[in-house]
Amino acid sequence: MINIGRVKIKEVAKKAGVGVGTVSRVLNKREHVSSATKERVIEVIKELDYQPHAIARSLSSKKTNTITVYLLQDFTGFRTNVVRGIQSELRKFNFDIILNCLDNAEEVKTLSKRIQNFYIQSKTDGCIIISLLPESKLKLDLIPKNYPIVLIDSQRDNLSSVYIDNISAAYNAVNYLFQQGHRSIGYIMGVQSTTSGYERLLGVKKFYQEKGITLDNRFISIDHFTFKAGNEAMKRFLLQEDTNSLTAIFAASDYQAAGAEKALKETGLKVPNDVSLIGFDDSPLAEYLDLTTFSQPIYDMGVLGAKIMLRELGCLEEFPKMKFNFDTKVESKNDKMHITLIPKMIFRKSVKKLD
Amino acid sequence: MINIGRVKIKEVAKKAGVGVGTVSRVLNKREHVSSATKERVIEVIKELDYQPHAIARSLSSKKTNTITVYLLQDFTGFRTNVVRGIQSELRKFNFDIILNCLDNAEEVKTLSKRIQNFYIQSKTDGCIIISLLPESKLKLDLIPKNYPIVLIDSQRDNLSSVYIDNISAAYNAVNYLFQQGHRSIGYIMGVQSTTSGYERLLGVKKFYQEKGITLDNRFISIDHFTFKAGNEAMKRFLLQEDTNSLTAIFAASDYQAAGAEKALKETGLKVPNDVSLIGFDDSPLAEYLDLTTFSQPIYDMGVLGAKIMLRELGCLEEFPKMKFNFDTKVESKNDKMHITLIPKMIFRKSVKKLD
DNA sequence: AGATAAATTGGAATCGATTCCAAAAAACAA
DNA sequence: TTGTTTTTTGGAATCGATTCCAATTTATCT
Repeated sequence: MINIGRVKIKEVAKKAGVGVGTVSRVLNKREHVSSATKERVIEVIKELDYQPHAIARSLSSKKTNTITVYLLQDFTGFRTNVVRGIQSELRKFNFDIILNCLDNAEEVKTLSKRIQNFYIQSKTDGCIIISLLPESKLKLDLIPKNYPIVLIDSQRDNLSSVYIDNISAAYNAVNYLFQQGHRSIGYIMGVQSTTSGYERLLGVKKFYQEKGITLDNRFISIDHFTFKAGNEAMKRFLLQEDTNSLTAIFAASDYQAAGAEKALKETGLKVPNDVSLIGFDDSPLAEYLDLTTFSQPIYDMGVLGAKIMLRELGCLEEFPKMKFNFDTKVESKNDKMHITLIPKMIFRKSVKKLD
Repeated sequence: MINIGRVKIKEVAKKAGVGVGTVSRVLNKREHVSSATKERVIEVIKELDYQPHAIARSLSSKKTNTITVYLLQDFTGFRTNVVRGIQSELRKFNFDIILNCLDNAEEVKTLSKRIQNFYIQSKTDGCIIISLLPESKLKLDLIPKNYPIVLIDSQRDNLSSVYIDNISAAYNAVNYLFQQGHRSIGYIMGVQSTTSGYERLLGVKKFYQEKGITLDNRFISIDHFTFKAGNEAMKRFLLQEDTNSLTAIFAASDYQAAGAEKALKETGLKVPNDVSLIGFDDSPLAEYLDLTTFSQPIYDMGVLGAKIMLRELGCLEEFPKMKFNFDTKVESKNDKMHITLIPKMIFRKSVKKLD
């Protein structure tokens, strides 16, 4: 075994002619070191390329400088970019990320226990949970209050969170279609067990309630966010008697929208001339289809989540003021932060204005 | 601060009426513990829900049970699924993953130094690098040989790797188009600085060389793997004089293929009736377009990479025999393993047989 | 039974940092 | 100068496991 690096603090102390305590104080930027000594120590550290042993450091300081990121639901582009955002922010403070993908429902059920175990084993200083389903309950009594938890893409009263306002977004989508003259609209929504699926439908309903119109249930489909689901939903819509009155479709994902578009095309109907279409997510598919859709500040959600975490860990004094391209709402309650972002509509060529 | 868990080994020893050494031996399944004592200790461990302090454990055992995963290039669905595969395998052996996304070229340049630092700081026991570009050099002299490195989706002689045989795949694509009667084929390839970009073009060239035919350079485009690049390339092809002889296109990504399809559609040409089309990746777009393409065993690449890592760490005695849906080639040289997987062609409806 | 070998056990030393305490040095006051 | 306060410093104790060594117990052999 080659011995590369792995200098110890004792050797630094010896070479600099000081005690280990002094080297440690320099390393951790503690006061009570004369500037002459400090300089000398820094010199030796550089000379020997000394880097403190992270494990030993954690053991005595009781800080791991590591955060667990739990990635629930599927691990697609969306959530992936959240992780990159978290990473870029935490890196500035020398924090590492332990990634934990929980792929299936069985694994997700163990989440509370997993968090507790990581706490007990002192593996990380806190955790960020991405896309916790609304029905998943966290047993917070298992986890001490000084182990911070931040939610991204989901919401709970007693935890800090960064959240997408799906309700407003869906509301805006319907509202826009109405403004463009559409009155008979089909809704291809996502499974209600997902936060976004549940809430996007809620936004649609809210609009109808406010307008005092009743929703036509035959033109609502609730299914997965996939291409196939969108395709089948549209085919079902097209079988209805008065289907030709239908002038627009709002889908809860771009994939669903693409599936619908294909079903329309096969019946000889064109977007937007015959039927208008709105998707959700601003995925590459949307660009390909020239689809009007909603973009979410995915990367920034990660950055924000990380900032909240750093604040709860005491690494950030004040929460920094930030500017966004997105409408933002910041609330503070019981020392917990709740940031809500409203997705931005991306206008392309899939919606036609009716006279 | 609530004191949840955090029982120490001393307390377990006391309650079981044994020494700490004995508890440790039970925990680590060491020999020389009578079965009666072992049972009693296990009893107490369960009773107190004792879990060893991971940091303390690492300090004395010099093992972190943690692996760094470096994720280079863009962090899309492809690489993301590799991570899931790694995770699922490492979890079986109680290993955690520290994720390190290196987003830009500047960060990638620091890779060797980063690995070395992680080694010096004893943060992880080894690392897996996903999608290292061919031109990126690793300074292996910075890193001791007992710190294992495994490459996924790239290849170096002196390191273990799991690799996609892009050359064969591209070769097979062209071969298939020839078999279907196509003689004038356009190639929309990826940037040569990427492994896959470079090698897919190599596979194409290999086929022509073997057949003794010269490639028509006017119908080769080398650009990014994006929708836009594919679209522009196709438009360029369509401007050529004898463009109507062109009966097929092979694109190095589904996105490029989609871009090409759109350009064709706008000129009134249809896939596959007027022009045949093959993509690469088997992304959701390919399903939407009914595109013949290549699927890669992404998740399994992660699993394999993790298995190699475990073997190099001494956690696996023999490399397990595995069965795949994919053609596989396994080589061993200087104690390093090289696994090569050949992407599988997914036949859909974008290629027409010519008479 | 007595001698010897083997299995089991307790506990001190160790890993490499941080942190606290007391001692030494420096700064300041009278 | 001497006494007091403040700053700087070295090094022991600590974090919570593993591991090694010596002591003890148990098993095996004449």
